[in-house]
Amino acid sequence: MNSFDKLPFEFYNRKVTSVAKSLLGKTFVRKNCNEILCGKIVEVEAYDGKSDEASHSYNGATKRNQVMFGKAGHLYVYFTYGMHFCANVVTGKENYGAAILIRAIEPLGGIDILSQNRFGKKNISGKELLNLCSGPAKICQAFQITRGSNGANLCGDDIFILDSPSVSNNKIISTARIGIKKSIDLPWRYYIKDNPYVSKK
DNA sequence: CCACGGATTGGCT
DNA sequence: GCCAATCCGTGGA
Repeated sequence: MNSFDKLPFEFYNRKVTSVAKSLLGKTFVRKNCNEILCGKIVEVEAYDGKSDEASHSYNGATKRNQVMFGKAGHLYVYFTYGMHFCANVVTGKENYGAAILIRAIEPLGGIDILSQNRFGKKNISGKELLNLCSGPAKICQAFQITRGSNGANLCGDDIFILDSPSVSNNKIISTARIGIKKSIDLPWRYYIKDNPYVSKK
């Protein structure tokens, strides 16, 4: 696999924590209305189908979470807190129910449009740039990912992830996940050390 | 800097 | 009816 090729199905069809760590540094891309929006994935969280009470899939498939039980390499988008969307990458075997929440992205391309979507203006300050995609719902707002993207195939042409140089293990920080109340002991949040675009130290 | 609470829909018990 | 894999503004130290 060459750098900057689209990540194939086999990349996603592995254990969720392995995929989560190897997603760091990869390039998330959205093609939309002839515009290309992209950025580097700098923070993720793994949610496992088994023995992870915090996972949406823990209690089995429902109408809402069915994409998590589908094939790996698809996007699971959910709506929460009455106003936010969050995007996840489905991993592992079909019917298993694992996914990775994309928590932070370092903006690289289409920054004017990302800014317009998030802040309603093109010219933003350095502080606003750091705040552009530093959170799962911020990413969805900037990249305009809503329920219409739920179930999107990441091996397709709309939303996909490009292979990019891997992040070495000594640059990957592992911590407890954020904003959950169950299984808070699992250290399945991963982010790139010293990257200023992560949501929280 | 930190802590807290409000916004606001929909999924599931 | 309860409360959520969040974000933002406010108010105090």
